[in-house]
Amino acid sequence: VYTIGQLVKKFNLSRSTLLYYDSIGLLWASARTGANYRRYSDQDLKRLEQICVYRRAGIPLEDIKKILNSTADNTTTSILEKRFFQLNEEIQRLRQQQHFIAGILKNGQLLERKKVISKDVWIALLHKMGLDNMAARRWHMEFERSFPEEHQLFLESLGLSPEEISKIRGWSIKVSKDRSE
Amino acid sequence: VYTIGQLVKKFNLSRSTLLYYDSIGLLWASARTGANYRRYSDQDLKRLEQICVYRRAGIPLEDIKKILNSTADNTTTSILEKRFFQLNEEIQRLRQQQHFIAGILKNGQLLERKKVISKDVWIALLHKMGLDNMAARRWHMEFERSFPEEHQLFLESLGLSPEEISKIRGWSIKVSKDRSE
DNA sequence: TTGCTCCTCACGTCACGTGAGGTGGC
DNA sequence: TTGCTCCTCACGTCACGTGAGGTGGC
Repeated sequence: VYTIGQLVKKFNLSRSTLLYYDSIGLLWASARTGANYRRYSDQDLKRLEQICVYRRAGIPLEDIKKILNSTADNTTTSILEKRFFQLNEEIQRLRQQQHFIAGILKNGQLLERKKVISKDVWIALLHKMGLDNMAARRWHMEFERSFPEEHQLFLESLGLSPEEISKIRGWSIKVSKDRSE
Repeated sequence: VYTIGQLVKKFNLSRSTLLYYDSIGLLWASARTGANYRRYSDQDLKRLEQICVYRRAGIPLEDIKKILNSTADNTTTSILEKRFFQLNEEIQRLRQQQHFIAGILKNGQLLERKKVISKDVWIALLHKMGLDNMAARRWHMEFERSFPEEHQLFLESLGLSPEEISKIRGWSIKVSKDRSE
């Protein structure tokens, strides 16, 4: 049996998340102490585990409730399929947005004039966004995969030398090949 | 000069969207009639056009406001870059969710037992979600691209014949090749 | 007694959607 | 007069985050 604080640490959630789950009837402590403190049982913990699993798939809490409260297996299946399907639409939409932005950047602003943004500014920008090197690498990979030409122009606009550029594009392609195989 | 209703039709937005843009100071009618009706000028219309452009890229309204109110060009550029970057992270996240769901469906439920869901049920599900044939085709393409093996198993689970399956997988691959070239 | 954890409201977020209740224009 | 369009609040959405103000436990 656990306090709310212990559960929060175990699952790396915030306190208010658990309070919220309680308020919507998704997960509540099965008992309270004399001072009205929540006491979560092992069963409660298992339910929370389940909840986290489905959250990782981006299932809405209302649907998770349905899954956990139903015994029928095909409730789960159809909800997961629904989500899988939605994800495709979502990804499609985001890709279109990306494409659209690449279009604007290409024929209007960034890539026509040289050195609009310097390498230092760019790196600072990445750090301001809380990105580590791995994330930056992923970003280049993705840029290379989606818009190789723009990637080239972008790197030029940072004022990099041809050698540096081909180095970066080199591993961008290589790594993304590794991943798709 | 236009009424709010005319603008709504022209841009295929909802009335409440324009009211909301007014309330946050993003777009307001430059004049009112005697009866306090909004009168949008040609300038207002142009501003709305701009807004719609950036909305198509998924830029938050607060950032659009910054873009439209600033003269500096690199405000726009850096906001667009920021968004481009975010989109990558987002897409990454959604792909992981998809992968995760595919994992659950694969080794737990749908794909182990045969015919959990019938073809008719599946088609009905698609329609309930308001999908036309094009969207369904895109879905199969994406499924094929991301998880070809699961796609095969899924089609088997619908009870389709081997001929039908290879036909569907056939155009799934072909169309997605067309698009990536 | 001092921190620390816990409690319950209540309000904010983002981009609108959905009424309620009322008035002007053809 | 009848619809139609317009107006201004105000509350709901989704999954929490962030205090405010107060009490129990070691």
